[in-house]
Amino acid sequence: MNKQEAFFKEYLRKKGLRFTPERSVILKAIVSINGHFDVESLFERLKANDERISMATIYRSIPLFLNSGIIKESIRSDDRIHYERAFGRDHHDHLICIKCGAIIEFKDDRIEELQELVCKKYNFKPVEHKLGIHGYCKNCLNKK
Amino acid sequence: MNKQEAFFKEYLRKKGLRFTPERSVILKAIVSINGHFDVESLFERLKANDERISMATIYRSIPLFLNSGIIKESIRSDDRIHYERAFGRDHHDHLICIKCGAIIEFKDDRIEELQELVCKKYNFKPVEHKLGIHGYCKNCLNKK
DNA sequence: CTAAATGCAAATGCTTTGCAATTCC
DNA sequence: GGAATTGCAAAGCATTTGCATTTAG
Repeated sequence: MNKQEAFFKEYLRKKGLRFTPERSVILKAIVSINGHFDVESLFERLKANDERISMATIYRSIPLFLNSGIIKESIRSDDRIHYERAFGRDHHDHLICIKCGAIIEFKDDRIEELQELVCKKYNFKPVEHKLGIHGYCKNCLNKK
Repeated sequence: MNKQEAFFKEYLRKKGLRFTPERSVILKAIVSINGHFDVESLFERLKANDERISMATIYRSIPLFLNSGIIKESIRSDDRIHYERAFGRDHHDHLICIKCGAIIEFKDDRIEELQELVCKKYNFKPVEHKLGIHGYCKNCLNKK
């Protein structure tokens, strides 16, 4: 049993919820995804693996993965909510290409620090933040 | 005729589109809103002013206001797209209270500069960015 | 004139939910 | 056993669209 499974089981136990085969399969799929995903792509991935889990079950499992910290909301595109694995990964921000859709992850400690300062200034207690820079990626700039 | 109206008319003219009474009324409403809004609240505001403009017309006008630069997408909450006036306003980022929903606008030039540096590093050409910090505002911290 | 715009109602598409059957603990 | 979970289909809701009618330019 890997770390995230133990972690998720513990979360469920504390909440009095169950670790079902479906949740196990969904968790494995989530962990196997490196980039961003939405419910649809998760469903397709499961179907490709001959797993017959309904959309309803996936939708119902998402809050569990969110609240447990296994995943977090990512950038939104095409009007769908996208997620990304959070467990065992560092925080990062995104460069999003508005032409090809490419997503580049980055982290800048100085930006993080400055955000802390801004929060202090406003007596605001930050919980999380999202920074997305939209523009043209290297490849798309060259093609133009 | 005020600046934004002239500006919007010019945009429409260039696109071969029309400046209709409906668009005029919607534009006035948008300009009168200081904070953030969504289609629903825009509709309610118009109704309060005895303006009978259909939701469909509002929805169809949004891309025009977006593309002309009169408004821009703001933070998203409650599954609805929120907008804010962009014309004649400086760029800013947001602190969003996850308890009471309060929104505090801020701008930090150093953060902006660091973002430029990040983009340079990745040969990325930024067009716009969104930074939202979610947490607890001053008031909600005191109440806890 | 005539292409664009409007209002209405129907359609769309993502997400949620009621319910009966199943299953984990 | 009994509450939690599942799948299915139906419902919800924000947003979009087809169409007949009106209207800006």
